[in-house]
Amino acid sequence: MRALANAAFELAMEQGLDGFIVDDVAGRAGYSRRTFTNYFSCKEEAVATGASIVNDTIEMEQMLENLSEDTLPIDILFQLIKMQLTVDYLKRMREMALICKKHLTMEPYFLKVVRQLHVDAQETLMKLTNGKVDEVYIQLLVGGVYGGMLPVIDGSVHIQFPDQSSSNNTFHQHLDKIYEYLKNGF
Amino acid sequence: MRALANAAFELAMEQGLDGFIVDDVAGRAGYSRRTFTNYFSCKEEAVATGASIVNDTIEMEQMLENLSEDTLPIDILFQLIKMQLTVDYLKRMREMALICKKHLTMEPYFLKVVRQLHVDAQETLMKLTNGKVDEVYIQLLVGGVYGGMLPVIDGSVHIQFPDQSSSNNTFHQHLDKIYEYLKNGF
DNA sequence: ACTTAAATTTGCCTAATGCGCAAAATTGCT
DNA sequence: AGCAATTTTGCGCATTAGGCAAATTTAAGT
Repeated sequence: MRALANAAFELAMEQGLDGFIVDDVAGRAGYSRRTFTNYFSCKEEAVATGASIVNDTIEMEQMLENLSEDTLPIDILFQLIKMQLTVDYLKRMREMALICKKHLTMEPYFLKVVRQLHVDAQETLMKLTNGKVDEVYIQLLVGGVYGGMLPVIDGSVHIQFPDQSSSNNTFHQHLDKIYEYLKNGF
Repeated sequence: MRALANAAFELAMEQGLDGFIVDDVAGRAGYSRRTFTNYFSCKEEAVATGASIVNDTIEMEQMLENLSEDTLPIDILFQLIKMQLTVDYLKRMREMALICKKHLTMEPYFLKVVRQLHVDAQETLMKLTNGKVDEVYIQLLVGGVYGGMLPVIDGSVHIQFPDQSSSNNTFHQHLDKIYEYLKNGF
């Protein structure tokens, strides 16, 4: 299934959404068309899935070790975000955003992927705070962060990606700005 | 086109997504199937569109009149929200959320409609503040509010809808809660 | 009212899609 | 190896997406 999604994403980047059909995806991944439809309802869904990465929950557990008892939810969240939205991930999202601009049918599936990020972060944060924090609080917090990240993800806010060597990167500056506003109120 | 969307939404409520085909939608709306595909890429998109309501920008102008110079963006936004998310609108969204639970293929199109609300509010707020406010600020603010509203919209948070007679309604209480958090920080 | 240009709708056609069903292949377990 | 559970596949068919050109409707000018 991962193979199918990857194949779809690659084909979309190489040929554009109209440049291939489901058979091509299945073929490249080494499966039959029927298997493709077992997992995806359309090309678009497969492409979007291919652009996203599954974050295993192991990272979450790694994080737990570094947490002191009184770390604020907002700080936990921002640590999470930084683990989740790696440079690689953002680049993939950008690729997808590009495809979206050309093919309107992609947009809903793009949104679905971003939404999944959102939901994952929310659930993880719930677990990490262990039910001690109001659920609405968490919903709002995560909603705010992802609402602010969306323009970054889809490229409508231009962000210089950090590479390992450069010390000043605007991506983290943007994150800091989000942090400030959410922390101190509007 | 509105007629097609409405027909699709009604059919989805009456028969469920699997209970009809595109021809039925076109037929009920009095158009041909070919015309349907001129406007929608699939049933789902039509249904989602039918569930949403176009807000003309007249309301925005109405609002402008009531605004004093120094009204805070967050207060403008909450007035906007209250105009946009009427009880009727929320009920339609709930209907759609219900359909979503049964038919996973609807979800991306549901998200698209909600996203549109989000974008509309953002653009309106930009106009109303007339470029005097940082764009990131607005993105975050609107993102926070809609992130917090999403669980309400899709019904995962149970909310008693206000009717005209009841004075205490939990929907507005929820809005107030969102307001507090965003205003005062996390 | 009449004419003409622009926009919308439609029919026709064909490649592509979605999915139920049952058979075949693969995997996992003992 | 033997057997159960899961995954993959082929077949078939109703449905769908969209290019193209004709037909119809709408809007505008005179």
